[in-house]
Amino acid sequence: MSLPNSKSTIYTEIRRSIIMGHRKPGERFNVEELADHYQTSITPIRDALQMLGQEGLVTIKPRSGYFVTRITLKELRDMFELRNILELAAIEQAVERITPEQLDELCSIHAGYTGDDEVSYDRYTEENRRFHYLLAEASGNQELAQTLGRLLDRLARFMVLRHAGKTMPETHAHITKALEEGEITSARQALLDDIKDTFDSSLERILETEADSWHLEI
Amino acid sequence: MSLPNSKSTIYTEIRRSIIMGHRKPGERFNVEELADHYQTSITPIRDALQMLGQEGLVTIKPRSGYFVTRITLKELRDMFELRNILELAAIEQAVERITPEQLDELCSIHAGYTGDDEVSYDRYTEENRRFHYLLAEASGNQELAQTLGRLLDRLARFMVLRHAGKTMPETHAHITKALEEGEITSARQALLDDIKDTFDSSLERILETEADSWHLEI
DNA sequence: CAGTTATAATAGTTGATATATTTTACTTCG
DNA sequence: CGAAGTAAAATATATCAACTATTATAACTG
Repeated sequence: MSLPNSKSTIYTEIRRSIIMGHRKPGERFNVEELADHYQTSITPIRDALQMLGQEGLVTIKPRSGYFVTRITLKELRDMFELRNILELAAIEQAVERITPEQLDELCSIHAGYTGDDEVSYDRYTEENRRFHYLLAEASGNQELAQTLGRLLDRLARFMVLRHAGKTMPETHAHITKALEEGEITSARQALLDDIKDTFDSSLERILETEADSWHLEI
Repeated sequence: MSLPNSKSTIYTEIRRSIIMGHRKPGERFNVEELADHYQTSITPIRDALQMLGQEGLVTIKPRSGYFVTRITLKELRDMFELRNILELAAIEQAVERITPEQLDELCSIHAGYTGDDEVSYDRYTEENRRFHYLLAEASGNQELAQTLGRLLDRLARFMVLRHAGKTMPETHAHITKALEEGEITSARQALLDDIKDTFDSSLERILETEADSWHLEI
């Protein structure tokens, strides 16, 4: 490649691979291998990993290595609790400030949703992130939206929404409708339910298949 | 220096210089000068500035330069609004979960506070950050605390608390007392007032002395 | 005076070297 | 014979200084 800003390309791709769950927690990054793969030197790789480290997706052990960040159950709970706080605050302001264009956008996100087949998981994960991020943007507070966005990215790889995937478009439609009609109580409740479903779904899957790679001490 | 991890030393120092307001918004970083000052090559300097870029304290214009991030009035408002959201959520949980040790720590922060003389501003800024960060930690949610911590760091350089400085220790004592006695309504209100004071104080000072270096378009 | 080109300044990239950590093998003691 | 501690080799990251590409500035021309 050797393109200008190859760093940002690499950053985006590695980031995506973590978020999408294509790399397991604790997994080590082979810097040389990555440099080889991207046909570049180690500097852009280091830059990208440093950025991801700052973001919390990569854990850096100085002079030792770069690893996909592990999290504990406590951290997972805290992150979902923070999601509740941020999203509830967002929807409360969104109900007053959301524009017709934003409502349209929320509606059209799941337009072509087909079902819960294996191949659509990645797309589904992205659509879910997009919905909740747009919701936060509709609050009019860009700081709030970006903070939530970063949180969602750190959570994404743990959200394996096999079961929730079936009902999600309806749930989102419900939230959108309540928002459109200004029914804040209904919107709040639907949002809380949606987040709770995601948490349960994540936890279930994790305990079932990945317990060994997890720190469950708490 | 040439010490191992010189990067993190440099990162910490540059970060502090921005947070403390010793560098003005828009100011350019001279990478070569910094490398000379720290008796190192440009690599650790670049690493540190990249990290600060990711954090939002430094703005990177590729192939052009590194600058102290400017913010708009809208961004400042959004950040303070987000502060309200995070800190209210924190105090609501802290009132139920705070430990006696944490209460003691909150009390002792301003122990040796002497007045509003010039030299104590830096110390005051740090004590204020410390108080609000500990408040968030008392919620028991570490994610919440860290998110607030990052926000406070981005805000710190705009908080010139000349006037608020006089009344701040009392305000904080008031919040701590309400928290101790479980009076959530009183605690909430005192906290909101404290944040509002800080916002007003910041805005006043900014409009008075630094309007030209600010983007006021909104 | 505007648009264009040339020059200077600056960050990004590279590959080699230095340095810290981790692993492994060996030695010694229980 | 096994376990523990130590030393040395291997592995990977951090740092360095030179090189390259881009951007900004200044001079020049129509």
